[in-house]
Amino acid sequence: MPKVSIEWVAELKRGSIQLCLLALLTQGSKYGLQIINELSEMSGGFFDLKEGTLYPALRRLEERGYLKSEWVERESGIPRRYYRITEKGKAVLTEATVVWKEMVQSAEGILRGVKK
Amino acid sequence: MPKVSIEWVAELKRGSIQLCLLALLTQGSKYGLQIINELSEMSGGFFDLKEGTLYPALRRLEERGYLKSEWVERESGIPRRYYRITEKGKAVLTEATVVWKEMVQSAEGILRGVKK
DNA sequence: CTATATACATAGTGATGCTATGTATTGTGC
DNA sequence: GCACAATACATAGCATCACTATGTATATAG
Repeated sequence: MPKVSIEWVAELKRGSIQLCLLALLTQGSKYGLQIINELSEMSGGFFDLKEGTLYPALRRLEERGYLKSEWVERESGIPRRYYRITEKGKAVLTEATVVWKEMVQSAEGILRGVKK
Repeated sequence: MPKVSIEWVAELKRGSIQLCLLALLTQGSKYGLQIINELSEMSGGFFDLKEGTLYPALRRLEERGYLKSEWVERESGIPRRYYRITEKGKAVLTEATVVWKEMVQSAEGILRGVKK
């Protein structure tokens, strides 16, 4: 059994990460490293985002008006930037979820036809 | 109900297309436009590849040794280039399918937690 | 002989996940 | 107190890949 290792794992995640970020933030406002940890936990380590992936993604989502962020000072510790989803973000999440399910169904239909 | 339209549909498909191409070609060797038509049919129009998407994708898969292609002359009509999956391609398909399912499960777990 | 369909091909663009690195503050062990 | 790690956010640069647009060639229909 040859070990092959696909090169395009990163490509498989593309787009889904934005979907997961919006979905996670419907649970309440969260800050960067918290998002990384919770996504990793909830996915059994599959979505293990690096800061270089997360922060640009959050920026994009905020630029599009899907998120709002604000700095929160603390008694002790470095200030944190909290992100929360907007109404527009919720609408887009609903829409994107539909498209995502279409994609999954389509791909599963094709994978079902695989001949060994 | 505001109409929003997500921008990143193309990103959602990324990676999945390569998976679907390999999966489809386990059914036998096929040529370009045939692949486009069959994928579109099997996915209810979701995977509606343009030539500019398909041919580079096939090239990449062939460069990596997952496909082999050959020209087939015909009695009448333009010659066609047929693609078939290699043993290496089948191994990668198996591996990629596992990763793909991990991704779907992970994302679904996160989507399940969505609060309206 | 023009128009349309078939068939493959590539150049260029844009989106985005990843690696690597940077900055600043806070907390901890000695 | 001082070095070192941990926390927290940030950005530059790269590679991948789906899409648009366009091009080439052959075949078929009227």
